[in-house]
Amino acid sequence: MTQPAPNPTPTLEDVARVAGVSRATASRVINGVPTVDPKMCAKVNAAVKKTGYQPNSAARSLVTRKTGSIALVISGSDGSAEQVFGDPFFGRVTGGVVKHLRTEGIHPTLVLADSDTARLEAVDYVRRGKADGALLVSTHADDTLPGLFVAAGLPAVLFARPGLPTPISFVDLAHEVGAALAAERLVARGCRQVVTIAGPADVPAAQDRLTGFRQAMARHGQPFVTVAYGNFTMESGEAAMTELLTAQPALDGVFAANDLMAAGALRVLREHGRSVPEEVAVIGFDDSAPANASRPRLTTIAQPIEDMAAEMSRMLLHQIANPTDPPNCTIFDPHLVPRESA
Amino acid sequence: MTQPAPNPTPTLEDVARVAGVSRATASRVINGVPTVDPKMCAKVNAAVKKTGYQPNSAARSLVTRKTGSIALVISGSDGSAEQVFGDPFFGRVTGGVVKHLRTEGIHPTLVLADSDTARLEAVDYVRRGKADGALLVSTHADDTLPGLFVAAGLPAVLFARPGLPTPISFVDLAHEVGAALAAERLVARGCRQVVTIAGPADVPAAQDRLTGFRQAMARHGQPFVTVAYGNFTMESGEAAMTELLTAQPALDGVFAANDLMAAGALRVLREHGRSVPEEVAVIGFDDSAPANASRPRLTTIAQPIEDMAAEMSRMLLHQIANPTDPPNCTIFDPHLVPRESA
DNA sequence: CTGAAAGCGCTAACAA
DNA sequence: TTGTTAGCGCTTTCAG
Repeated sequence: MTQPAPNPTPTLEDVARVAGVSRATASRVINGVPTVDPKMCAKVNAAVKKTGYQPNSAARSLVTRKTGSIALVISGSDGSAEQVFGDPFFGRVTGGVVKHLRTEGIHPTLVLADSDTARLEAVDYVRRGKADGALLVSTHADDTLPGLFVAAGLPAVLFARPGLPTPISFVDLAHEVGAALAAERLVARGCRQVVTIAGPADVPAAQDRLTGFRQAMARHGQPFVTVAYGNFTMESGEAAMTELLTAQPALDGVFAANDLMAAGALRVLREHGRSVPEEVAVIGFDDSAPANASRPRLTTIAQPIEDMAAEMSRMLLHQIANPTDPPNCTIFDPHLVPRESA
Repeated sequence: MTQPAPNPTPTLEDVARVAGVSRATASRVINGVPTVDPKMCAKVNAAVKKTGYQPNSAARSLVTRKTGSIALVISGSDGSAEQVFGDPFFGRVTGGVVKHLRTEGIHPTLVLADSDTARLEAVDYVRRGKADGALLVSTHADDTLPGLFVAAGLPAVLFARPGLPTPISFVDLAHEVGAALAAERLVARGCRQVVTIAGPADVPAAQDRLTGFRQAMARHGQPFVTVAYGNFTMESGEAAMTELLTAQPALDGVFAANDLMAAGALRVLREHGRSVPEEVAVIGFDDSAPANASRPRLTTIAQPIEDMAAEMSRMLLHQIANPTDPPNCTIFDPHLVPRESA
């Protein structure tokens, strides 16, 4: 009498047979349904252990219509794919998401949406049921992706307020508050000739920082702040600083919209023989790695990116569980990290 | 006569009905089976467009036993979760993987395995059929994860040779070759008092770089190279450089096992009034962001991480398609990136 | 509290 | 070439 070879990947059927119960009961035990006789429970658990059973998630998803996975979509302009993963910002967002989601036993799938077709595919990805919802991180303001998800009625949460008005949940930072923190620090140090290096005009966050900074300086009696624009790179920070030094040679305080530009400013200041922070105080934004690597180390405004990412994940999970709830948002406060430059 | 409301998410059944064909034919068209009458083809495609049909991937996976997704597993020591995503190395690996996989229409799922239970869960993740295979990136040498995957008979490919001997496919860098490149550059510049800052002794790559460097220097008549150990951080690079300056004050060439330590060395050298590259030549390894941000900018050894990541992905896809093929490996050559420091 | 049976949406023999 | 049919492995009414 030859027995059939044991199935290489046991099914619920196998577990049920080994445990001597029905498939339904086995399923109940495995899914933790409370109304099951402890004895059957034990039998099933033993059978699970013995067989090394792992529920087939495709079969499960097919009936529950849930996958237990979510997409982390990085939406950028064409060809931005390359550098995205080199950016520590995305690293921190990713880290925060991964860290929070794992407590729920779920792992994010990385979807790059750096072209219009890729954006459509990202939507289809969750439409096909490969994920229950999406976490959206945009690199540019006029991103159409949030709109696509809303239109498709798919659960999604944004990191940062949508550039285009869209009824969608999001988390964001109170950028103006951060900028005000910087302004107050500069004023408190006694700076009377303050300038700022702003980010690109089409990035909402950059705008908020500039506006917030100007307003705060105005409150402290310095309504006219010279501004130079950069694009968040160190080189652009160097260029902007050079420009500012020409426009306002007596400057004694600089607020840059991010650390990289602040680092560039530091370098130019040194080349011009201006000591930091003695002659010129410098404040950055983001509290990224360069802030700590520069000399003097940068005083900067930190955003709780990991917390924001965790909250974003939480909101998405909530929305998946309660699809009819209206969108909502959470705004986080930044804080000042005092170091040597101001 | 009331028609039933149109299904919010159309199924293959709906498409078939709209097209006036059988479900099987619809399926064939959608999966590109060649032996289908072009007329039916057209009808089905029209129906797909009209209904906005998207194949349900759970249903599909259930029968094909393939998910069309792969796991990118980051295996580290307990609690290394945090900083992993801040490390540009992982960013580049991730970028390379994502970029290659997307050409196949597949997106990697990020799985963090920073504890023994997390490692087991990572294995279960693909055992449950949530992914067809795994890309493994380890942060430490004695990682048990590769062994777990091999034992489970699951497709997996490693980035970097396994620390523990394991019959598994992997890609790696010819670290010795890179170190030799650095040695030759230093020798060619006329350095006669060369020292090196090595990485941790338990990291195979660090060992290979040290060994390769020593051997190459020996070939060029400098068999005794003073070595100080660091742990790949800038601080440890500073400490090591300080130490070396004491041990061998007349040194005129430094090879550091990574850029961060080289940047630290640069800083200490400047503090000691040694000009780089005039008095001391410095070479780093990795060609990471700090290499370009330091002043002078670092001459360094670059690894084709993205290419390696792409190849790793390719190998995994191959292994998934041909499960019985034996493991194999591909070793990539680094190249020297000449900048200002040497 | 447990089991029998239906069916999630799809692909793949097999027949026609 | 096309249609019919039988599951893939699981959850979930519905009876008992």
